[in-house]
Amino acid sequence: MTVYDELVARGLIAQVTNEEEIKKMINEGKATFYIGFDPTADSLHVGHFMALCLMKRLQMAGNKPIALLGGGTGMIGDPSGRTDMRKMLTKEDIQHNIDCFKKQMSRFIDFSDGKALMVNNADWLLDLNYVDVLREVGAHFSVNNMLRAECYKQRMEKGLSFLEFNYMIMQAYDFYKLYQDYGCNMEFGGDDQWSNMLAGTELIRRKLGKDAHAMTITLLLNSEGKKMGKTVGGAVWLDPEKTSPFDFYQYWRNVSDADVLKCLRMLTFLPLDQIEEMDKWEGAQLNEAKDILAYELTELVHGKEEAEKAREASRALFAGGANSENIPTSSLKEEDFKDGKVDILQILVSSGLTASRGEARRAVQQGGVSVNGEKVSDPFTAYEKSAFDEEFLLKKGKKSFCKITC
RNA sequence: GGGCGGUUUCCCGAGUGGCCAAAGGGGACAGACUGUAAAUCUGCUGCAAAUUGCUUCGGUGGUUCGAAUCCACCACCGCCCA
Repeated sequence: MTVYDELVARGLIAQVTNEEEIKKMINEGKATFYIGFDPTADSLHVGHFMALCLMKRLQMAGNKPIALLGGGTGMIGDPSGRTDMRKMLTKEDIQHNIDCFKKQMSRFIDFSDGKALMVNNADWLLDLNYVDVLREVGAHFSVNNMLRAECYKQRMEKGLSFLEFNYMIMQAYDFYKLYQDYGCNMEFGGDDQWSNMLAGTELIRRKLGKDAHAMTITLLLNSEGKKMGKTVGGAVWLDPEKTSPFDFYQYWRNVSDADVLKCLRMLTFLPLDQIEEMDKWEGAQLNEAKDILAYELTELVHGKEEAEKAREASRALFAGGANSENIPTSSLKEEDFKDGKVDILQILVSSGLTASRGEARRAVQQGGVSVNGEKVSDPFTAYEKSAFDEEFLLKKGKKSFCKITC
């Protein structure tokens, strides 16, 4: 099976400019392609992970990836598909985020010996002269067309600043620049980037009379149409400090039935025929597929050892396994104790299982809290320090666990 | 630059002087049912030393016994006119 066919079979391809051309190029390993990553946070997330996986697949097929860090575009902020303006980042934040991105990326992509490149568009965008850009680039854009672009649609109601309006032009300029300097003939990105990417191919055609291509990756949506990789608290991060391997594993272990197969296809490197086998599974057996999904992804992102630990911990908690050593742990501080005792509400707050004592009280009153398997129903329950010499496994609700030590 | 309208709790949105920690919906959380799924039903949803106190309705001042509600100024946003 060719790379392109595999990408199609996995459902990874959303839109392409010219299917025949692109198919040929990437199957023959002749593409030099780039994907842009704006440094909007200090860690990559699942969306980036998909892009990195795509880079890896294409790199394995002999194509040359360029990872573009948006040190310049990050100064503007992409309005695509957003209802509000992004928070403006300081230059320091952007630099910090870029450093974090670099570190994480090099774990997925082999940048040695020029097999892949990493560049930063700050290197060319920040020195541009306004009037020159207007004459050389601006002249090729029609505001009428830009305003019709899908990516601005939501913003036409709530307002779009001129700053953000220029994002598309900056991204188009990136492609143009990479085409000239590195022979980059293709751009990949999330499907929400389509308008911006087309702007790039247009610019190259108009300025140079050459064809360049663009292809978007399907956005990973769940069966309810929401972006996957998001939790209430924000994104599911790849940085273990921000999303622990256990939480990462649990996120994927908990996807709904309707989404498991899609995730397996789009996110893992498991052979397609193995995934098709799992597609026949039904009902409770799908739990097995979820376990495989969670394990595979945790291994890809955090390594085999962490994946094993996360799986161990999950089995200990949910399937009554014996080995409880890898369960998330939190230790109490001296100030949590009053008169040598600590009450159940304080433990819940201190361990981060609840946000406030009020929330903790509610959880207890509603029968959602237990210690070592025994339900705690009195919110005034308090414990001596010695209670933590033995194992103290706190559970809130069905899925939140924490081992408490002193 | 001028005119009009707006900014409410996680989100949407009601509230136009006391009965407002603030309707309703969504989401989140907890319970039942289950397969660590979905759907459904129930409870719950500012903080705390909790029949009370404290903080909150864009910001700052003011009027008032009392302000999310009235006034002044400021900030931000939308629409229309230039």
